[in-house]
Amino acid sequence: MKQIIRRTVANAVEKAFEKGLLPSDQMPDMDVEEPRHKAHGDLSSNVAMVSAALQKMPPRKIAEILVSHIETGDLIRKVEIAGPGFINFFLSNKAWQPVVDEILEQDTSFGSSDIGKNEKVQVEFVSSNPTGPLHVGHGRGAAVGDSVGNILAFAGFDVQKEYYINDSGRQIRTLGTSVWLRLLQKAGKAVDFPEDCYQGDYIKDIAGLVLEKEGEAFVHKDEKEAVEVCAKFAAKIILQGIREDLTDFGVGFDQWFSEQSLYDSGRVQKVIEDFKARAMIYEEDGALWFKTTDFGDEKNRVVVRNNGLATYFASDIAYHMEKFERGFQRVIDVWGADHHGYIKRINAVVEASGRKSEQFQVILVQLVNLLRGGQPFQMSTRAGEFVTLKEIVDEVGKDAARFMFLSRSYDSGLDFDLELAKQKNSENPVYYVQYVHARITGILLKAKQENLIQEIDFKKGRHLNLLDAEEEISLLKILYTFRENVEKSALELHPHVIFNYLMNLAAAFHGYYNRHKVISDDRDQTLARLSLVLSVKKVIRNGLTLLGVTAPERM
RNA sequence: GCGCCCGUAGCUCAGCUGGAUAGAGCGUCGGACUUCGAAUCCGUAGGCCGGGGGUUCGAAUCCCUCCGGGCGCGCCA
Repeated sequence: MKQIIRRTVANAVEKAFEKGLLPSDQMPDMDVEEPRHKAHGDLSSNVAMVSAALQKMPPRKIAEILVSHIETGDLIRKVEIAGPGFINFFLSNKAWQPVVDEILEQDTSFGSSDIGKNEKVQVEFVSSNPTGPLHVGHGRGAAVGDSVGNILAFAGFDVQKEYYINDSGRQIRTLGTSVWLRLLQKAGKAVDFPEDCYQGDYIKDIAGLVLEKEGEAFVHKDEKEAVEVCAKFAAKIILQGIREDLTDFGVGFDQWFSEQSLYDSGRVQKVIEDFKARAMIYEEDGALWFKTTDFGDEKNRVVVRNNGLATYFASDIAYHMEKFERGFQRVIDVWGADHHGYIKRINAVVEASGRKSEQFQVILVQLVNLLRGGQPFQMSTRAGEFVTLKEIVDEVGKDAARFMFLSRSYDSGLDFDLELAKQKNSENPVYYVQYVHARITGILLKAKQENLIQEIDFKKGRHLNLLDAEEEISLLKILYTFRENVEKSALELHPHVIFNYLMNLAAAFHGYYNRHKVISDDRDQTLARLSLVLSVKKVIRNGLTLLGVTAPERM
């Protein structure tokens, strides 16, 4: 509909120019928007205002000329000039009713578009170290990354979701040491367990498994070798657990990428050599430094320490180069907010390798505050007592957890109340939206029992013109905006746009439901309304799917 | 001290590529089920959009500055 208005306006500009009423036939970027107030019509254009400078005329004057060249008719009922020069369009019901057919025909693909033009985009998220289970913060990152990927794909981007496994470096050795020491303790040896080792009980469990597998003799093994065995074993088990937790959370990846593989293939070494040759990497105080300051960083960063060990930055350089070489036109990393200091560093790498900085984007996800019944939940990472993602999913369910994580912009901190997430009423947004889906299913079931359902012929005889109640028109309008909301969500990389949309649609439906009976003695009206609610059901499902939340038939 | 995010109704937050009279949920208070699912709805009240300056026909939105809160600022990850 907005397209039709745009075309109408463009035609008016052209005609007025031909008649010599306007000095220019140019049309700057204009908005066609739904006004806040009903008195301002169904759709409104600011074309007169944005053209004022170009046409060298006051906005209202331009508006008058344009309006005199716009014909009212079947769709456009009335055109008015208001305020500083808005052109307000009042549309007939006929303008909105066809969306029902569109939805029923396109079904699961309604709302999708091709604005992504098949651009290859990679979304990398979670990428937690395999040294412990995922916790709440990872959950928010997982929900955000997964949904952003879904939304981009729906908007026509060629998306790949990737998990980067930090399976190399010091923390893996620490993991090995932690398991080894616990193992010795289990075998009855009195050894100290240092504070900088991983404290969680899961380490003890893994130590038990190693002991079981390797046998008692393992205790006498050379420490260095033993630690290595423990590290490998533990990382494998933990990673497996991470995969399971993510699967239970509805998150899947197209690729799991190992950091260690970058070393094994010599990739890291090669990248360092290349940048050295280009003087982007230089030696100082026995260490190797990347000149990130050339690209706006505050200081240069160490790539290889003076003890010969590479920093994480080294493999991150290789990794991000590798991503682009795999053909991605855009690379999106989802990080916790505490990593924001890292952005400039990676950006420097991207620019140094000849890519545009816009090709690399970071989604910074702010922290999660866990509450129970309004009271802050104390967590001590030091003691290894953190609330895991698994615990959350087990307690409140996957759908409630995901919906809660996506309910707010990731730019803001999030209060996650476990009690609230378990409540089954409108305080808990997930039920509010899912209830729409279940409720409509109930209606359709009843219609089926009354043998009405097979009469919903989606091509003819449904009398969509009977959808003329105020609540029906506003429902139709909201259904119409689904696609543009998906597009906005994709362009801004903000899943909560979809969340807001669904809440909106749900509210409109519940209001409608409480005021109008779908099934009545009026057969024609019943059929029209059945196809309307069926459309709502499909759009709710499509939206929830983007967020990774199921749309239940019954609750 | 520097950097990133945030500051909008009592609470939690939308709205931010500038548009007309400021939005929702919860909480207050008052109503609606012999009816397709009350996990719902309807009504009511609540605001110097943190303060100040600037840009403009027009600012919650953009710029500057100050205040307040969160998170970072290692040859750690």
